[in-house]
Amino acid sequence: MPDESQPQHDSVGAWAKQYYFASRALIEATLREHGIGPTQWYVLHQLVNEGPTTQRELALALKIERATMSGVVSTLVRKGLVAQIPDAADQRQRILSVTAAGRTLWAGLPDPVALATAASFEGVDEADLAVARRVLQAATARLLEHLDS
Amino acid sequence: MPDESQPQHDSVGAWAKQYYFASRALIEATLREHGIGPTQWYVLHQLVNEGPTTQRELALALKIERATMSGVVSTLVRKGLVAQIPDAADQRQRILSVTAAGRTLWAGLPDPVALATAASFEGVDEADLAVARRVLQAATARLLEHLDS
DNA sequence: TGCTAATTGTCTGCTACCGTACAATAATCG
DNA sequence: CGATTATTGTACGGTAGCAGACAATTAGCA
Repeated sequence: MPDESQPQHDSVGAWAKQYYFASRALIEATLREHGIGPTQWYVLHQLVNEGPTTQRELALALKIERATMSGVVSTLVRKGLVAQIPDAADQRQRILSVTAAGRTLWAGLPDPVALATAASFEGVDEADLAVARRVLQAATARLLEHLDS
Repeated sequence: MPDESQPQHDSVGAWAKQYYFASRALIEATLREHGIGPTQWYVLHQLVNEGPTTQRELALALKIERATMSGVVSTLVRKGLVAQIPDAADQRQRILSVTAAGRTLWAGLPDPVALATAASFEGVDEADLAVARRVLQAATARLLEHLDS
């Protein structure tokens, strides 16, 4: 989604969007030189830190659809970073784990989220951060409520 | 990009992302029943309110790449909502304008951005909104600065 | 046990975004 | 004027996301 139109350009919502795009750009730029995208990074992060899991669990943890996960996983498999093995107990499920190549890549990878957070908020007043967090949290809750009805 | 991993889950950045996704979902849901996407809506909005412009100007205004605009425009042309006419003066440029069908559709369209803003922030304390806006604006500036270097 | 859910992952089709490279066209400078 | 450079839109490949439909498989209930 592109930039806001004029009337909303100064709203918190518009700035949340601006901020999100900027942080996303930084994260993507950080990862691009390593040849992976943000979601691929999140998947590796999860697998490295939580151990092998099913695609279903991974999709739940990262809050993306099974169909999306399916695509991301096949990309990672194609790159040889992740192995996708059918579960012996339940033939429907595929268990994912990081390959040796995946671990090697991971070892040389920065944490793009930590970098972005540091660049964004280091040294900013804690009370202000708390207010911003509260406002965004409440707004998100109201939007989700609105989406249900 | 999916959800944050644990350590950052309570940060302003994480909530900005959550908020962005929720607002995007509401905007997309609002527009889906009319058969267009958010970016298509922004393009129509711009063309209706600013009159015919070149693709270049439109891409600048909406802060998206020429390549992206090219795709969005060809979708709108395919739907018969926008006309793409080569400029007589400069054969490189294509001038975009809303067709009659486009205006008819536009007349029946809600403003999804205004709806989302209202659902998000109506009745929220103005001082808090100002703080949140300031924090996000500053963070965005810091990120963009970081991206330049 | 056997038929009917429900679950899991995939496939197709769509939107949307970027980066790189390219052809066509215009502008500029020697 | 002619060669170089800049601009404009497009093509292609990659990433990421959703919705809906589907086959395979499992679970649950009559």
